[in-house]
Amino acid sequence: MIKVTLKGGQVREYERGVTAMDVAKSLGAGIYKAACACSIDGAAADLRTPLESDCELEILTFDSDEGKHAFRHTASHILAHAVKRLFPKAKLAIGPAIDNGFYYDFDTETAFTPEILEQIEGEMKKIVKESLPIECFETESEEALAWAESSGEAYKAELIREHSGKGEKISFFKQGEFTELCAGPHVPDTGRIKAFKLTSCTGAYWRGDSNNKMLQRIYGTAFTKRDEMEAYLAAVEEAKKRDHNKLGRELELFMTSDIIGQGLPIMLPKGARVLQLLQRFVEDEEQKRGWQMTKTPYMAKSDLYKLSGHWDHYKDGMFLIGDEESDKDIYALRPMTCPFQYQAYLNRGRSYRDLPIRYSETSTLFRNEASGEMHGLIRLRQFTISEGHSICTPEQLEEEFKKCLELAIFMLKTLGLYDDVAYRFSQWDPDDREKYIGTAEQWDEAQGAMLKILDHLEIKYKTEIGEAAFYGPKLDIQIRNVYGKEDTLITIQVDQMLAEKFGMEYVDADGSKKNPYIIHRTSIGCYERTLALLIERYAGAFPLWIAPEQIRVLPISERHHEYARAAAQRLELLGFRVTSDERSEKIGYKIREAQLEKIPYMLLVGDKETESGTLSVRRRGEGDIGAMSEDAFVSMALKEAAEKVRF
RNA sequence: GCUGGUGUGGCUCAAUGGUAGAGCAGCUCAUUCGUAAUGAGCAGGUUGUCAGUUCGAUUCUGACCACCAGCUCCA
Repeated sequence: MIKVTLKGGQVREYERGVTAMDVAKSLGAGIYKAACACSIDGAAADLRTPLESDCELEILTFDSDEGKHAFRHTASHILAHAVKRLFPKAKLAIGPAIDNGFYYDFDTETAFTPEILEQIEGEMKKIVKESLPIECFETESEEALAWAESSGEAYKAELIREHSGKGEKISFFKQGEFTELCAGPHVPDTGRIKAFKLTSCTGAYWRGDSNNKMLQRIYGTAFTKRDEMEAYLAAVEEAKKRDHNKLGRELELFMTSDIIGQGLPIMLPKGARVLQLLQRFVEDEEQKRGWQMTKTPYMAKSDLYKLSGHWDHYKDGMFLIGDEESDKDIYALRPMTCPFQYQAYLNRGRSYRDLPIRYSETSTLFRNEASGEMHGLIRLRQFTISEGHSICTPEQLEEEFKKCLELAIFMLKTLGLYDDVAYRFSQWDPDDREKYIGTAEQWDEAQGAMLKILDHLEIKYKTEIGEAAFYGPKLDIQIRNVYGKEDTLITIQVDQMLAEKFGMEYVDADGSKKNPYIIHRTSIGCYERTLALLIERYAGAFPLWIAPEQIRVLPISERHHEYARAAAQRLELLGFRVTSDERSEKIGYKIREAQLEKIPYMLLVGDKETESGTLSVRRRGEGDIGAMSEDAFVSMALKEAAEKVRF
């Protein structure tokens, strides 16, 4: 007999070799029916795992992450099972559970269309209805390989081969006639997957490598209860309404034109206004914090990029001017600002007393991104970044890094995006030396310095291997769009390689010449991308301080337009952005529904107001908030505008 | 770049191998002292582009372009 300590401290005795599933059964039908996986001594495990000694056991349901994972992983098996029934020739690749659902990759001749997806869904329903028990068994790797090869599962065979020779057993899960190589965990039977939906079908490279064959990936989601799934799907649809790419066009913030080309949006007056407000705010704040603005050229001879190493790494991604064969000098539009600002540093000799030198620039960059990469205002071929480089001594590195981070955090808080971001420590991949310059020692040093800084600052981050820049490690500040896709909003990088390449030096206190450290940083990121995330964060209803149109003043009849115009002019003199469109002074002029709800304030002027010297105020989202004096309105609005820096 | 999808007036959508309609938005006039309306009228589309098939293409075929989701990439 063994002692099993359950959640809550209760201890029960069971026969040695009892499975977690049996324990769940003994606890009651309710918990058994809800069981998706278990945790044995803190480690997630399959319910079929035999318990061989005293342990702590927790039955995990769909309410836990591990439980959801097991549940959805089983759903992915049912998907693969259904595909195998309908398309026996389809080869199986992999099919894990992911955040909010699952996917499965197949290699198949037939292209999966939405109609076929419906068919597959129908077959999955049958498999669920059959309530097939899911069994688990293990084999030696040779036997597993023989199975994979005889059944034509080339991808499974490749996976098994990687494990063969290590003496590891290979585990399988079987439901009905369908057997799948898998580590689990899974729920007890297929009948439990009550609610599921296949959501999309796309291509995906085998093992995530674009040199490999592209497989067909089917995405889906699954829940224990139908209404939970409906609520989830409705929430996804709701989130899509905030999609900057749709809303930003609807609200006339930006547009694109076929005849201009991909990744080259036109910022319309309202969008341009928001960018202008952001830029003024950012440049002023940077200057207050000791950053000096530079203005550097939009292009340079290829020599500059050859020196920096960008030519080797990113030549294909640059817009070249001139013909390499016939022209003596090839120019390229700048894809980054770094080497330009380095030239500013090199303008004269520098002493340790000059450092740190902080250069900033609102810098428009050009990158010839591959055609499939462009997306809304998130990925563009021309964009403007709040760029900056702090050139400092090793001793100053930590303090400078901290200042860069503080500036970024200040910006994020001001924009109201701080709660939506996550930190990522992007390191190099020592196994992919092609991608990076410098020696392992240099990388260890730079990453070590950065690690120390992050720990001192108590930053909670996720480490990501292979995400570093070619010249140094990065602290990336990540944000998710309405589809849940993650992108880098802000990045701060530690670089000890490029100063040497460019011959940047300073004379230290002891009279010796040294290479400085360079911190590459952005304070607010790319303006276009930041705008995109602001649109999504606020569903287009920008906070007052950044709203392109803050106040619209309307007369109740045309007789009152003189009063309305005077009120508008007074508010404009106070610095508010008031609509000056004369047509809006006409009663009956309609503002498009979508835009109407985005304007923070609307003021109505009629006789009552004119006589009493008040304004009828209508606030976004609240409707009529009553009459108030102009002074009271102004003080309220000013207070609201200043909210941006109250945190 | 790859896989799949989409492309009809500003927006949402309809229709057809015989050169296109609706609602909303827009414009004009009239009306209007209360929260973006009412009435009357008008205008707006070489159906993404270019080729091909056809007596005839917006509809069928192909190429290209753009947009969307995903993969890969992202200095």
